[in-house]
Amino acid sequence: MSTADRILDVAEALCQRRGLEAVSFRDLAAEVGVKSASIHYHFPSKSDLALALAIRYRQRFETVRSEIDRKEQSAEGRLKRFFAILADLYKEPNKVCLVAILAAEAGSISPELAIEVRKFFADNEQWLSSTLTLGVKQKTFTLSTEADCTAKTIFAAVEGAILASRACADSSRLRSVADCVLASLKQGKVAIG
Amino acid sequence: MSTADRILDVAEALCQRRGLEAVSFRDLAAEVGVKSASIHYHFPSKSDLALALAIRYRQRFETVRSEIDRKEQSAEGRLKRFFAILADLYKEPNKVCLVAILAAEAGSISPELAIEVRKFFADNEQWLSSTLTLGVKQKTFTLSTEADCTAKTIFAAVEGAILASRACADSSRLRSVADCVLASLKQGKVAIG
DNA sequence: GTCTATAAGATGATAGAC
DNA sequence: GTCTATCATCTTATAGAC
Repeated sequence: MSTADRILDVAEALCQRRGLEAVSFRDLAAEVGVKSASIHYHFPSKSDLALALAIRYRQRFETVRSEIDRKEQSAEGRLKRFFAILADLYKEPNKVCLVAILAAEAGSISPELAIEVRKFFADNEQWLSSTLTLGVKQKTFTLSTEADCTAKTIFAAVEGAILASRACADSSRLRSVADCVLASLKQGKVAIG
Repeated sequence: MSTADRILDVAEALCQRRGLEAVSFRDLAAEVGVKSASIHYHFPSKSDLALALAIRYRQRFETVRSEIDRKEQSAEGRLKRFFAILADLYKEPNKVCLVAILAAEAGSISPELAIEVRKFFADNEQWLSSTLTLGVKQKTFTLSTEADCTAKTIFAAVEGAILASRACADSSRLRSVADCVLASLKQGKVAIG
């Protein structure tokens, strides 16, 4: 494993725990086991580091969504799996979605980073929208508003729940959202089995 | 208007725009029109300032909710008004809910501040839960999960939407959430008029 | 690639005059 | 209450040896 990767791993963990602004090159270097000059060798400025962090995070979610689509054909199964993966990722209420952190600090980040954050939201919402539409086609979901609108709402609820989960030290929140959303999408349906 | 109040006003605006960590006593003092030593006179440490900010913000929301309950008797009307006030408060996609910011930086805030953040979530969620229950009683809402669970989901969606609103420079997100939530709560209902 | 050393500036905070 | 002056510390970042 390369030093650059180890730096990104530690930086991601620190950022998710404390926020980007609270991560210093000194702390980061100490935890990686190198000197801060070495961090600068791999990531010249803090903006470079933050951007690399955001890109990697977004791509990881892209992979997760692709895997879900490959393994699961039903829209309901896909949504359930998405929620389950997120719940597992944030089960320890000590860290928060990296992009939620960046979005909160969006007033003081670089333009390139802001684009990356925006893309993260757009990608996830588009996938959710497609999945909802598929669910309607498969006659398992009933939407109360158009798919795009519902998708935005669901993803907002997910991000908000991850944030609240740590703030309230209550790891059940993501499951609450998952339960509520799924029940709402299936409202009016009668169980077959 | 006292200096302390002016400091809080400016600090709140700066914090909502840039994040708490990115607000310095120097910038704050400059914008208020005093020297940083004066800020320290009113708020000895940065923790004191942050705590005062959070308490004031929470109390303001308390007042808003009380006003809504006083003016409006129907649960649906109350919920609509709540969403409308929030949408108006965050219509300029330049600022974010103060508590969302604090929640994102929760890994590096004082214990007292963390309690305040937690209380903000709890208060709003409890009010939402009561309002949902009232709506069921008034036969205007149908819940797909129990009131507490739905309330947590709705508030998570609200906080997430405010965050996404700025990150995506898309002020329609809070309205999306409001539309989707209200439609979902009234699903299966037939309009009377 | 990693280190030592250091620059140049910002930060929270305090002492003491007015 | 507000100021000037100052402190110790931390910050990002760079130059140059190994």
